[in-house]
Amino acid sequence: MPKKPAAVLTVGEVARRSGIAVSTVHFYEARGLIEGWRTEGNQRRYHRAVLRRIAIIRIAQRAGIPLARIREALADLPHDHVPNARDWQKFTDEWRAMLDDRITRLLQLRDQIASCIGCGCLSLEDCPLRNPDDRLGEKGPGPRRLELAENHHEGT
Amino acid sequence: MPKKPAAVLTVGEVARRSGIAVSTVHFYEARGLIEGWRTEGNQRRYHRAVLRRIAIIRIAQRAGIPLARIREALADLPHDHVPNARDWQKFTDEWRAMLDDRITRLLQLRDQIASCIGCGCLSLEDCPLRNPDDRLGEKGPGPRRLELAENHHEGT
DNA sequence: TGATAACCTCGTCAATAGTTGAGGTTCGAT
DNA sequence: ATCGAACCTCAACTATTGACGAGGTTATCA
Repeated sequence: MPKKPAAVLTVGEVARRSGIAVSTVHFYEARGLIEGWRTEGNQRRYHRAVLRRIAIIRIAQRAGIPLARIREALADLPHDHVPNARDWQKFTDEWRAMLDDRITRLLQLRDQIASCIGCGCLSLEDCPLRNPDDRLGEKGPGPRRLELAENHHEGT
Repeated sequence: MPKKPAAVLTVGEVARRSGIAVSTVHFYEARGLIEGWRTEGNQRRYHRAVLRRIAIIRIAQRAGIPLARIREALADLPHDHVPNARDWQKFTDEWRAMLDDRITRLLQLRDQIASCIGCGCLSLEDCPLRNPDDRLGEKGPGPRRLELAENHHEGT
């Protein structure tokens, strides 16, 4: 193969090698998920480490994590070089915690539904699944308290 | 209590009792998630069974399931009366399958990440997490194959 | 030195899940 | 009968996550 894998990538190369569209590369950069520099002629250039970042981003998205939060998590990973073991460790720790959290909540949901089948919860009057919202509802109009329980991220 | 729980509800009552905004009730109706009838004067009326539907909708959303799919699942539940045991059973079976599916995929993801920490996958050349996308990317541009693996719902 | 492939910005569009507001109608209580 | 609360429709706007095209510039190959 004449083409040696370049350490510096153009947008097009990033797109091709990461499997995302060029527009998406732009988009991710605009959102601060990835970062590179520009040539004299204003064209984007990226360190190959960006490929890993993008891989991580896609993984995270598969888990349903919004870009904004992915960005926060990625803040620990360097843009300009392939992460070393420590970078990576720190990152994955947080990451796994996020996933665990999601999984836990999903499991709860599933098990609660299961118990609802068994408990004849058709009356729905004291169903553990329904109540969190209903209590709120009964209490009056008030501001919409969306159950975004997942937004409980304070700094580390 | 002077107010007996009405069997027929106005939008406002639905909103108050279910904890969602009136505009959201409208929205759900427009999307076919709930259903009612109109008075002479064109105002919405709902059977109280709608409260259960809405409760279910919110539960499903907590699990990250898009409204379109919730609607499909809810198609098995009657709009006009509180579901009986059979309705409910049928529904929850499908439901649980969906949740299980999501949980499974999330677990896979988590475990793969864990294994990546251990396996020194920093080289990232054969990381099981990265490859699905990368293989695609390497093969050429082609149409964007978004990994919405969750869209694999054919009819029952 | 061109040609043309790849790149640039910026604006628009799509789908999801709603919220808000304008302008007008109906309901229910007095 | 009248008043105000609740309701109606419709359009526009929010945010997220991008895709896509127009019009113009840069890089690279021969």
